[in-house]
Amino acid sequence: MQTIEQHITTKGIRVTAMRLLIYKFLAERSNAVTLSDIEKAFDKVDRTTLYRTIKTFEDKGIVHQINEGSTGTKYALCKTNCKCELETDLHLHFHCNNCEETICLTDYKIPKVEVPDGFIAENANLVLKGICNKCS
Amino acid sequence: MQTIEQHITTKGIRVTAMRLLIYKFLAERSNAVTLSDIEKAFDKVDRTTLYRTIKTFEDKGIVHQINEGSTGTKYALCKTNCKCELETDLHLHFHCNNCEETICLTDYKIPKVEVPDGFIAENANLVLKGICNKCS
DNA sequence: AATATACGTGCAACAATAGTGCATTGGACT
DNA sequence: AGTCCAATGCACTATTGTTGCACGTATATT
Ligand SMILES: [Mn+2]
Ligand SMILES: [Mn+2]
Ligand SMILES: [Zn+2]
Ligand SMILES: [Zn+2]
Repeated sequence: MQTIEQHITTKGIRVTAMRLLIYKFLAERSNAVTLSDIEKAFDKVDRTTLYRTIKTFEDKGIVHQINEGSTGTKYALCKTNCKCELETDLHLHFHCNNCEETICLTDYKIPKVEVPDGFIAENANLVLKGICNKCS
Repeated sequence: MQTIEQHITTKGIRVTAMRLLIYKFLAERSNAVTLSDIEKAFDKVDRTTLYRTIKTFEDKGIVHQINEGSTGTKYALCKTNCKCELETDLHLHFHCNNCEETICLTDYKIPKVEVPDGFIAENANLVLKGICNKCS
């Protein structure tokens, strides 16, 4: 088990106070969050820094993004060892129409699907919508 | 085979010049489009009207929306007889990372997936990303 | 240790998208 | 023709995404 600092370092970026804060914020919750969610949590943080931090995290494979129709992209921490690869890492996301939370179902992988000739799929996003366990 | 006017009417909304125009625009292309795409196509149309027309279309099951990560929701016409239902109508969408087009793969249905106990899935969105047939 | 360099952060500004309120238009119906 | 309600257009606001630049701080070089 590696520390957060080690995890960030092995992904090839520097550890900063800001990055640790945002990382820990993401690690504390099991739901995907928007930039606004993070912004509201720390009122000292500048939106731009947040935006760029998340972008760096995404580029380096520390977080993955989820688009479920509401305005504003959501983000969640990747599991350790996640490479965001189609066959192995990509999992379902569930969006509750009642509480509006978006949950990573990391143990539920996206099934392999066929695509027409000539199409090459490299990535996939499967979002289910309905009622979550807490709201049902 | 019913006319566009009949189709709109049976969905429970009135036929107007604006709605016919937008419907035909969507019917002409096989790709999903953003509101901006439609706006650019007719320079006379007001954005608000467009926004509300698409929203009406969506509420009445005339179009479905696709979110693939780029800013701006995309929309595409539903097939006749589509009820946007999970088991029967929901199909894959393919987003090409090269040409940025988003294509309805209406013949490729979303496979049935398991969800954890307590979750109830009513709807699903599966977007594949990669290289389309024209770009490969 | 001192200096040079690269990187991260904050501020300001801008751009694109989403949404609301209200006055006006226009079609359906009597 | 007159009533009624839905559809449209205009003006404005809100939210999210994005860039440029200046400054400070960490890292590398000497
Ligand atoms: Mn996830
Ligand atoms: Mn479609
Ligand atoms: Zn819920
Ligand atoms: Zn393409």
